[in-house]
Amino acid sequence: MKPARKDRETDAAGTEPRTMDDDPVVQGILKAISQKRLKPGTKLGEDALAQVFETTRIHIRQVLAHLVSRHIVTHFPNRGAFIYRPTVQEARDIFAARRVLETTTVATVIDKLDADMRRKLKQHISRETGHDRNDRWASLALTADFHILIAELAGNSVLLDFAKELMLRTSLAIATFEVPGSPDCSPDAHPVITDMILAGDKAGALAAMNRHLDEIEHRLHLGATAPDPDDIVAIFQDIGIAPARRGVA
Amino acid sequence: MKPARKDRETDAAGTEPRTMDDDPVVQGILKAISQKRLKPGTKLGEDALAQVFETTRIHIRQVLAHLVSRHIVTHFPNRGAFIYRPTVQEARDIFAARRVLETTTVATVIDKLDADMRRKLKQHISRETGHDRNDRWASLALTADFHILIAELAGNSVLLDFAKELMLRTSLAIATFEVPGSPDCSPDAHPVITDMILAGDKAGALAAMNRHLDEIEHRLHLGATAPDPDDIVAIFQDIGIAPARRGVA
DNA sequence: TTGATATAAATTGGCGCCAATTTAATGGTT
DNA sequence: AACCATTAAATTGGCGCCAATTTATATCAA
Repeated sequence: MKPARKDRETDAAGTEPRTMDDDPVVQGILKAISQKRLKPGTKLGEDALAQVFETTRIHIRQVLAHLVSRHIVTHFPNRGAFIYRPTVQEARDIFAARRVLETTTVATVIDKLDADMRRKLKQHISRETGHDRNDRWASLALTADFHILIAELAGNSVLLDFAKELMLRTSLAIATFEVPGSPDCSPDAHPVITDMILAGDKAGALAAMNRHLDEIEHRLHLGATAPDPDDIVAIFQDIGIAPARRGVA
Repeated sequence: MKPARKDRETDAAGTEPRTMDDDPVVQGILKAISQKRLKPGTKLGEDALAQVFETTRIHIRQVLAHLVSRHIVTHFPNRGAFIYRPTVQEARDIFAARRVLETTTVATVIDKLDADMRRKLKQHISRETGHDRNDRWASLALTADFHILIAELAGNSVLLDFAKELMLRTSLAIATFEVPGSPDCSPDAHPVITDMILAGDKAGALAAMNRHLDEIEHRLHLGATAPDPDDIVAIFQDIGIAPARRGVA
């Protein structure tokens, strides 16, 4: 009698499973989002992307479907895919979720801190402080990497995935609600948190991380006003110009 | 001059965005997984699914791609899609993540408890205790709904999404590592937690939730042994039958 | 000019076909 | 009888084509 293969995959004989996360097109789009080159509301045309990345339209289609599943892109039937624009409530939820996850990862890192983790933390901070300050795009990528690194060091693959998704969605929230021209976060927040982690000061590190997230969130326009960038009335109201009546110069 | 539409979607004129989560095929597969009718490792053939759900193969393909993005299904090139089988480490990470998220949601629910939330909690418990005990499949779906309900009541859409994903992945972890025939969790765990929530006993509720999750996790075979169901040697070793040498009856 | 209407262009959605690969079946060999 | 090579069947992967819908352009009336 034969071993009876049933409905299961064979014993690791075939090729490895394929994820969409290591796809160059996906990485390219995600990197562009985290660097705020791609802003919420931007249309992602299939032909355009296929031409830019030099692939087929079917490949682009799969990539967009994946990004829709990851809440990075919205899909309107017969109209196409657009970079997702979070709502005000969703932006608040994202930051609340980050507070939960990142305080946990920070605490975990402090608990199981070893020489290798110390080295990686110091190495990242040196890169973050020592890089070219004028290169705004590299700068944005590095600040996101700090939070990702902490999640990596915590050693929980599930929480790491969540952290990565939250960092992306934070980028979308910032790009949607930021007041134009303000920096994303103070330049010394990450070194402060890192020092407290390295010192084993758990309470201090947690407080610093919470303050850091509060600071980022409070820099945004999360009032009750509609955040639609196409709403020019709200835009000029923000600057202090009330809508004039008909016929008035 | 024209309003210059630029690269943004129009002002809510078109159709609503389309998510994959309300797709009947997706819901059907997820429900089958949470009820443990679909076990990890099962092959999801495209033609087979298309015939079962009476749709096209392209639709099934999109559904499978979505489930791959959600870590519910693995995709082997040229071989097809299979229900994902978590590793031992991943199962532990899932439970650790659940402890983080669910203690948070429980605490939040207690903080903002109102009459409507009390009613929904009581209603669920009455359904969970009063349903037909022999209907094992309805039972499994209800126990998952309890944790989802708490996440809903917490009011954070992001954490709710995470909770839903974790419940699915927990089902996969249980189906992969459970000792066959044991119940998923003790029948009075949810009423106990609910009572403490309704009483406003935050410390007690958190402790009870942690104990509940510990209980579920410790019911699993998360030792160092390889969990491959196709490894019949390990299976019989678990029962106490050592592999015989060649030629022995 | 402003607004609405009709026509044309562009984009997405979906179906069918066929190549590439894997899996099952067949037959021969030790 | 077990094992290996070969052949046949089945399944997935991908490309092209065309219908459906949306978006842009042109035309005309107020």
